[in-house]
Parts: sequence; C-alpha cells; structure tokens
Amino acid sequence: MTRWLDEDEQRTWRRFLTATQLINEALDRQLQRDANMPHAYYVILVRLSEAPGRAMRMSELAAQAQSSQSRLSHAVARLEERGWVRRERSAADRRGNVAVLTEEGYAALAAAAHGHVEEVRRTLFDVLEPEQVRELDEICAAVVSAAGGHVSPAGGNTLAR
Amino acid sequence: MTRWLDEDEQRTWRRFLTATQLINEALDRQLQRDANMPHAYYVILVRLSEAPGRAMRMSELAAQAQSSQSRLSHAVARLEERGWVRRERSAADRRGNVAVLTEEGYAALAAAAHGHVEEVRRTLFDVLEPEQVRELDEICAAVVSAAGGHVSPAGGNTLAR
DNA sequence: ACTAAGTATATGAGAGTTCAACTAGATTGA
DNA sequence: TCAATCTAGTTGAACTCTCATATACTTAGT
Repeated sequence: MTRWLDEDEQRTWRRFLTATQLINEALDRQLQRDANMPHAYYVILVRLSEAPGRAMRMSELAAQAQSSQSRLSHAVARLEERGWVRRERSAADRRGNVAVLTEEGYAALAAAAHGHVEEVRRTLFDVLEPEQVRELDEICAAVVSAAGGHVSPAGGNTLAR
Repeated sequence: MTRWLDEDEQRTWRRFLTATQLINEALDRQLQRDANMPHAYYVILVRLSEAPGRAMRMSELAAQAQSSQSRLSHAVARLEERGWVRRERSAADRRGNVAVLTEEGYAALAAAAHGHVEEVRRTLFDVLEPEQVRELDEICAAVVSAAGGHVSPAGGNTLAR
C-alpha cells in the first residue's frame, strides 16, 4: 500500500518545494539579469576556476558541476561561443576533451561573483539562525549520501560561491 | 565589500545545491518514466484535484502551483492536448479562464500518485530523523517567509503528494 | 593483431521555461 | 461616456535540458 504523507509531512514537503524553488528562481534571475548566465553556467565556471590550471576534463567537470555529460557539452559549447571557455583535445586520451577557462571567462565569473554571493546570503543564510544552518547541513548530507551523490569540496583559490 | 561564504557556509551551500538537485532529478525522472509527465505538471494536476469542482482560475492555479502565468498557460495547453484538463471561459470575468481537471486527468494523477509519494519518501523523509524533518520544516518556513512566498495548504481530498 | 566491447564526448530532435510582446476585457476618473 | 490604464491570459522566439543516437578512440580477449 501507498504510505501517503500525513498532514505534517505534507506541509513540510510543500514548504520544501516552495523554498527550494524560490531560492533557485532568485539565483537564476539575479545571474541572468546581472551577468547574463544561468546558474548552471555559473557553477561550471566556478568549478573550472578552482581546478589546477583552470582546466578540467569534460567528464570530471560534469561530475563536479552535477551535470549530465550531454548538458555540460551543450553548455560548454555556448560558453565557448562567448569566449569564456576553450576546448582542447586531451593528449593522454584522445577521446577526451579538456575545458579551459579563458581570461575573459575568469573575468566574467569574477564580475558575477559578488552579486551571486549576496543573493545566496539574502535568500538562505541571512534568514537562518546559525544552528539552523548546521541542521540544514546535516540534513543535506543525509539526503546526498542516501542518494549516492557526492559533494565536491571547494577549491582553494575559489571565488566562494 | 562582498561577504564571501566561509568554509562551513560553502560546504553547506554546495551540499544544499547537491541535495535539492538530486531530489528534483529523482522526482522528475520517476514521473517522466512512470507517468510521462514532468513534476511541474504533476503539481498542477494535484492543485486542480484539490480545488472545489476540480476547477480553478488560471491565475489562482499559477499562484498555487508556483508557476508563472506564461509557464502555466503553456503547460495547460499541453495538458489539454492530452485530454487531462479543459479550459472554460469564466462567466464572471470574461478575460478569465478556468482550468478544469477531466476524469482522464484525475485518473492519470491517481495512477501517478503512488510512485511519486514513494519517491518523495525514498529521497527525503526516509533518510531523515523525525527531528530533522521538524527542523527542515522550520528552515523552509523561514526561507519562504523571507522571500515573500506563501505555501498553499493542502486540500482535503488530496492525493497526498 | 584483430575484433568485440567499453569509454569520452558530441549532436540533433523534442520538450519545458523565460521573457517580451500582444489581445481582450475590466476599471477609473474626468 | 470615453479615453487612459489596469488585469487575465495567450503567444512566439530564444534558450536550456533531456534522451537517444552517433562518432572516435581505447581496452580486452583470443
């Protein structure tokens, strides 16, 4: 039989959907408006910027940006058109491609970072108590590990996003 | 100056993105695979099914399904093609349209509900302690109210989603 | 070596979303 | 009452995402 959600669970579930959607929409709108890129592209640029040499294999980049390979491929194609990323055939494995963040790409990311972080604070961290932030962290960790996902750690020289 | 995220905040933020994305992807894949609809359509059907007469004004439906009017309009157009929803000109305000859930639409929703709820449990509720669910509820409530959003309560005869 | 299977990535079509018009009906106020 | 304005909803274009498929290179097995 179906284990339906009880009243409390349903309220939580709907709140969860609403909250996460509000945050995502806020991020997307802010980035689109101020930096002309969707959030997914921002994440790609961030990951590239943190990689050694600002370069990474496509498949590795896809994993770190939590993107399908197909989505990443399309996205990098667009980023390449803008001159923000360049693709180079991998020497070691000639099937592979390495995406390289260009100077223009880094500049675009740097220009976008401030407004983005502000938005993240505005929509999430500023509205929570420090203890709630800790709780959220544990909750998300539980969800991620149950789903078999993994969170790539932030790089050192990161434009903290 | 930019208030960058510190190390803990960054970890939490990346976990949050990963977790919410994993959940959304799981829901979308499950519904697409088993019921041939994206999650957004499911939400629309749920809201309609809970409305008196299984009917609602487009703008009200958009608000409750957290959708832009444009998105809703496109979505309802597709749902209409499938025979799951019907549109009627509103008598009171002749600019307005009323979306009505058809019997076929209700049947499609009923058929999809079990698998969907299971997926919600699998990805979220089953992996959290009861206390964490309460904490998550409060966290989401804070985010929603800060963002000026609102969560429509569940209807009475709901296919609890 | 050669073939079968596997891996890395790209590509194209189909579908959903966003944004900016656009239509049509309702309101307001002089 | 009539023009200006507002509101409800739709539409089309541009863009992103997904899924299935194709391409090219690599690895395993014999």
